Amino acid sequence: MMQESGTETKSNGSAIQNGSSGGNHLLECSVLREGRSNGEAPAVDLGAADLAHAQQQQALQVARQLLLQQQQQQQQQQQQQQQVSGLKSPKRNDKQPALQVPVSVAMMTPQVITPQQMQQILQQQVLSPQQLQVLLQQQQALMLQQQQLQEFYKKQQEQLQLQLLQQQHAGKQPKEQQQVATQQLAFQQQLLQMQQLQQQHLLSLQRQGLLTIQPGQPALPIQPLPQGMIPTELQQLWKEVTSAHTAEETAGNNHSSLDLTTTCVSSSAPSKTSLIMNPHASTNGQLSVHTPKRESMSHEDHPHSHPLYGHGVCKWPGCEAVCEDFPSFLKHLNSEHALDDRSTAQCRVQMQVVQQLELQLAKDKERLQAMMTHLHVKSTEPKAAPQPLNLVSSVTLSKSASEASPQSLPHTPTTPTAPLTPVTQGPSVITTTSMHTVGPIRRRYSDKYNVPISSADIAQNQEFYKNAEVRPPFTYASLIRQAILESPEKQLTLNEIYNWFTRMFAYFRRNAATWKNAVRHNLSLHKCFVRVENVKGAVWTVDEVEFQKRRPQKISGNPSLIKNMQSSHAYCTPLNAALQASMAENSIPLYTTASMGNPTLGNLASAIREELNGAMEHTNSNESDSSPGRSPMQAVHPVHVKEEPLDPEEAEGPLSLVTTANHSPDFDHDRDYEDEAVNEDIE
DNA sequence: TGTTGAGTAAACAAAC
DNA sequence: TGTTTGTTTACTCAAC
Repeated sequence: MMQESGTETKSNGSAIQNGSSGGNHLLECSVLREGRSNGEAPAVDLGAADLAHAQQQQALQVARQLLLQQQQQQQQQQQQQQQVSGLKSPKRNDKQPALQVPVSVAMMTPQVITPQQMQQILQQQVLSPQQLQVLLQQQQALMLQQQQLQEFYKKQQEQLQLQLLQQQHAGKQPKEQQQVATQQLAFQQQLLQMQQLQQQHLLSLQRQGLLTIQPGQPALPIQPLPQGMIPTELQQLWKEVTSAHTAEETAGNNHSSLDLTTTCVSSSAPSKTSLIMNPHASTNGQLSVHTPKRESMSHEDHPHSHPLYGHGVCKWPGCEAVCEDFPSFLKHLNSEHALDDRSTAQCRVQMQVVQQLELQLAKDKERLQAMMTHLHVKSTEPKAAPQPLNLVSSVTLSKSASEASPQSLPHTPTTPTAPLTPVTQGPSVITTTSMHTVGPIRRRYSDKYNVPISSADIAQNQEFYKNAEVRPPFTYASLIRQAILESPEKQLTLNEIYNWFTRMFAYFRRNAATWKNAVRHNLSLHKCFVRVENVKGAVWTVDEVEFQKRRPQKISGNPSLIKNMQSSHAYCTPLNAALQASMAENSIPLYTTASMGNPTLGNLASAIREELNGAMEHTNSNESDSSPGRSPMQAVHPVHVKEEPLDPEEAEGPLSLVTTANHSPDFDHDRDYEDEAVNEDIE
């Protein structure tokens, strides 16, 4: 038997993964998937609103992909027509040939959504007009920048060629040649910065699910925009910049935001530039932390401090001209960086950078505030006092009470009275530092019912439990059941269950004797786990009816939730609206996670919902025991009511296997329902 | 305070 | 013989 189970373990090990990875055909959230692909926790903290936004953006992404496909088809048709008519040129040159745009510029051609496409998407009502307007503005700003940069580069190229011609004819002093070369180098650097900015913007779009850049995907055509800037606009911009400069000169230490970024951008190293332009880049592990503190300090210390001058070098983006003293720098500034197209474009870029930085700063400030609020509340909470930071609560896969219904008590992350991760009880707190030293940890399921968490937490949980040795806040029975239900055939050997535990939870990679014993103990103890002998040996299945019959824990801590759940169930509607909303809200982020390659959480979600249903059944049974054998699943899914015997005794014993088999499509139905919930939410 | 669910530990037997 | 699997019992803890 052991040998058989051993071989079975290997085969089923892959089967599990296959089954878990191929179960969901959902919209791919490139945003989160990208964060996952790097194996790091996403830095973007998505709240419920963000997720809703991301879901809408998913829809936008789909719509855009459709448009892209249409465009590609149209292009192919055009190519075919050209081939037929003999008009086909040797190479299609979609780029502007007159510009002779180098690769760097060509690369930064924004693969953006054109206003027309935006309008089409808007007509399809997949995105709110406000969101589209914001997006449109972003796109236009990007395209404007790109256009200006291209034009600027073109000018510079012409100038360079002119100068080279003059040099060839008349001969030039090496100094001027050097200056021209330096200027060109500065341009290239500026272009690099611009390119990185645009890439960062594209990346952010990708993260938002608004843009998918597929290999070989042709860039969308750029809509022609007004060339250059309006003179008044230029003057205004120049006023802004110069006023800032004069203010700096007079005030000395007065740092503006421009100052900060200027110091950063002044570096010619593209990596540094990309750092400041890409606040999310750290999540991809691309960049290291670089702070402009040193340069800012020098700026403060210098008697003739100027944000554009430091260490005898002009810090105008891409310049780095050596100025021996401050007057010569001022001279250089007035001569080389006067009001022209180039300076204006650079200022535009800088403004963009500043805006992004400020946005990021505001976001981080908000996050910090929430963290501090959360920690402060926790430190003042009596029950939490002896415990360190509650890692479990913040990542608990819970049936979010507040998400269960809009009638529930609202929880505002930044509200001191309602922290993001309210601590319900001390012993449930497990930290990576404490869990190895503390003894047996007793928890109650009620943890899961009154811990409101954000959907983003759920999305992060799987990776969290995989990597952090934190005990999952679920009973062994729930986990075993989950392991079994995740298997393609809804049955697992004991060894496979072990493997699932160790694979899914880092916590179970140690103290194997303890938890394995507990697993075996639970398998034997609970009637919901049915041992079935087959040709392979003994496998374990789940008797859903028995599982639902388990007496659930009462819900504690949130009377409104209980009330809501009771009322929602009391209506006896198969798909109660509140429950439906709850499930939809729970399932959507989970499936977002599943689309990232973690379908397990989707199943976990279903399991959790079922436990929630069990709780509901319990609360309802307190009111009326009219249908003791009717599982909440049956209440939720009308199909179940028709097909399943109401008498639980009929489902016990050997028949339970059949029951389990009948249940498995129901879980699929459950998933389908979640898909519907996704679609509904998107709509 | 009693009940109950859950976790842990341990003993034991059977199968491999 | 050692390991794995499965069952059972006892105990503790926490929530109700």
